Formats: sequence, structure tokens, C-alpha cells
Amino acid sequence: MARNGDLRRAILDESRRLLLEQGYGHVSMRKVAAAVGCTATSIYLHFDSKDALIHALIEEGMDLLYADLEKAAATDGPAEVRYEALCRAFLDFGLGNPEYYEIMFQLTPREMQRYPSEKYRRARRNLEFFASVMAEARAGEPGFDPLLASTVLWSQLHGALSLLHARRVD
Amino acid sequence: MARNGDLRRAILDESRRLLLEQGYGHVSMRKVAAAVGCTATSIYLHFDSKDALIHALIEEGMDLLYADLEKAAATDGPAEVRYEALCRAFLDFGLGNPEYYEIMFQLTPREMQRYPSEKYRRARRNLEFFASVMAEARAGEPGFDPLLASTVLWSQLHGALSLLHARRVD
DNA sequence: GTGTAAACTTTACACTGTAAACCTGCCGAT
DNA sequence: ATCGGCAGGTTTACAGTGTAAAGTTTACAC
Repeated sequence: MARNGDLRRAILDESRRLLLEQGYGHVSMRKVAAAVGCTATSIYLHFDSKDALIHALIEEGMDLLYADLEKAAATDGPAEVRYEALCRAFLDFGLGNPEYYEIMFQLTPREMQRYPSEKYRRARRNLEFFASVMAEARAGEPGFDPLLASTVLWSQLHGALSLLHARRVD
Repeated sequence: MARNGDLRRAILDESRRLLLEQGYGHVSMRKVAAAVGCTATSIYLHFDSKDALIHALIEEGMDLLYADLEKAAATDGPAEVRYEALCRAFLDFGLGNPEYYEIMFQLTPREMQRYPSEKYRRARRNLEFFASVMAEARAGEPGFDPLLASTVLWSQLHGALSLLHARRVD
């Protein structure tokens, strides 16, 4: 079918639409293909596997999250305030985009090949951004390790989001 | 096939074995049936659906966790020590039984019908146990809400486990 | 014009959960 | 003794999944 332009782009857009509207479980090669006007196997010309397709969506999500975090930290004011805004932004992202959040942080390697390490850059950028703002907010504390601290904080925030999503807590 | 005794029990045992050895994604009705010596559809005589089967496994997991927590808290010593042992036991359970942990706390209602609320008793028992030990350890702090505090703690622990399982952190 | 490479389709395989219909042996009532 | 019904099982079938393999079309280079 003549996809005047980028079929790859169209596949990505449709996959994202399906993901956001119906959730990860409803993103199927055949559904995406039907909506985009090609056959399921054509998708394999542009993505190695379904996992690779999802990985691409994950990267989009990471960028989206990064944009949110940047905006939140851009408000001026004392570092503590910006730091709190950052946390709030992360939580808001998770609550507002549960489907994105799920594929970004929740899918285990058992359900999907491990998010390839060379693509971690985009994911780590978010963590490092956290760390940089924390470092500013809590500078001077002796023996303070920003990357460690932000990992701990991240765990905390993620834990809350994860339990909320899984409806294990209210 | 003459299952001299409880086919239901055999199905559960085999499902658990498959879960623990191969992970959630490999628990299929046909595999369970084959290993147990019946047909896939026979399972439906004992469980309403695959979800119901998994729910039963979740309950087993909750009981297992509860036993671990109880044992950890049974060591005598100051409340703070027992409280720490409790956290460690929870983490150990999560790290040692990732597959159990996954179905117990990670499966979202999108992948599986919501864990039915009448079965929450077993899950909540674990949380309440946490709360009771915490209450002891931090009695006297003004305005201290054990259930809230243990929920927060639980989020923290769960966050770390979840990120470890998903290999998003090291 | 011929060769070649890319994009796409057709077909097929081995799975998945589960609904519907059927069979079979047992138990209690007539 | 025979019938009814029922619990526990099987067979068959349907609609869906990811994806491998082979065939087809299109476009561009020499």
C-alpha cells in the first residue's frame, strides 16, 4: 500500500495511539497494521520485533518525561521548591500517563527483552536530572551522594506509583 | 484421566511449579494441563478462568510472605531490630521469589482482572503486620499513624524491588 | 533491457484463552 | 432394575497472538 511517506512513522504513531487508548495489552501487530493500512508482517521491515517497536515507544516516553521534568525544574525559586516541583512532576507524569509509565518502568525482561543498554542514555538522563537538582537542594550535607539519593527517591516515587497503578493501595 | 484425588490441587501445584521455574508468561492452560494429565478445558471445571487460577497462586504467595514476615519478627530484641528484620525479610522475599512477587504486586488490572477485593484480606494482613511492628518500634512519636507509615515504607521497599526486577537500576 | 535491492503481501506455523457440545460413570429415587 | 440427573472429564472449534519464509511489486542503476 502506498504510504506516501514514512510507514515507520505511521506505525509508531498508531502504536502510541493504541497504547494510550487501550493499554499495552492491546497493542498487537495486526491491529497496528490494520489501522495503518499494511499487513502485520510489513511492520517487521521497520522494526525487528514487537519488542523493538515498544522500545521505540519507551524512548518517546522518556523524552516526554524529560520535557515535563525540565519544565517543572525551570520555575525559579529556592532549590528545595524546584526539587519538590520535580517530584510532583514525576508523580503527575506517572498518574497521567499510566500506559507510558507501564512500558517505561514496569515491563520486566520476562515480558520483553531487556530495554537495551545502549538505549539507557535517554532513561538515565532523567535520573541524572533528578540527581542534579537534588545536589543543588541538599548541597553541603556531608557524605551526600546525589546519584544514590536520587535513586532512593526514585524508588520511593516509583513504589507509590506502581502500587497505585496495580490498585494495591489507595 | 483418573487423577486419584484432587485434580484441583494438582493443577495448582503444577501452575506454581511453572510459575516459579519459567515465570508468569509461561503459565499456560495447555502446559499445565499436559503436565497434570488432563485437557486444558478441564481446568475450567475447577477455576473460572486463568485469572482465577493466578488469583489462587497469589493467595498462596501472600501466605508464604506472611509466614516469612512472622518468622522475621519473632526474633526477640528491641522493636527497632525486629522492625529492620521485617524489612529485610520483605526484600528477601521479593528478591528470592521474583515470580511470586510479580503476580502478587505487579500485575495490573489491565493484564488481569482486578485482584478481587474480598481476597484482599490475605494481602492486607501483611500490611497490617508491618503496621503493628512499626507501631511498636516508633510508639510515642506524636501524630504517628502506623498504617500510613507502613504504606509509605512499603512503597519504598516495593519501589526498590520493582526497579530491580525490571532491571531499571542496579 | 537487465540486475538488484527495497518495500510490501501471502501464506503458514505454533501458540494463546476459552466457549460449546458431547461423553461417561456414579448415586439416589422410583 | 431402571431411570434421571449430575459432576467430571474430553473433543472440537474459534478468534486471537507473534513471526518466519517465500513470493510479488516497484524503482532505480548500469
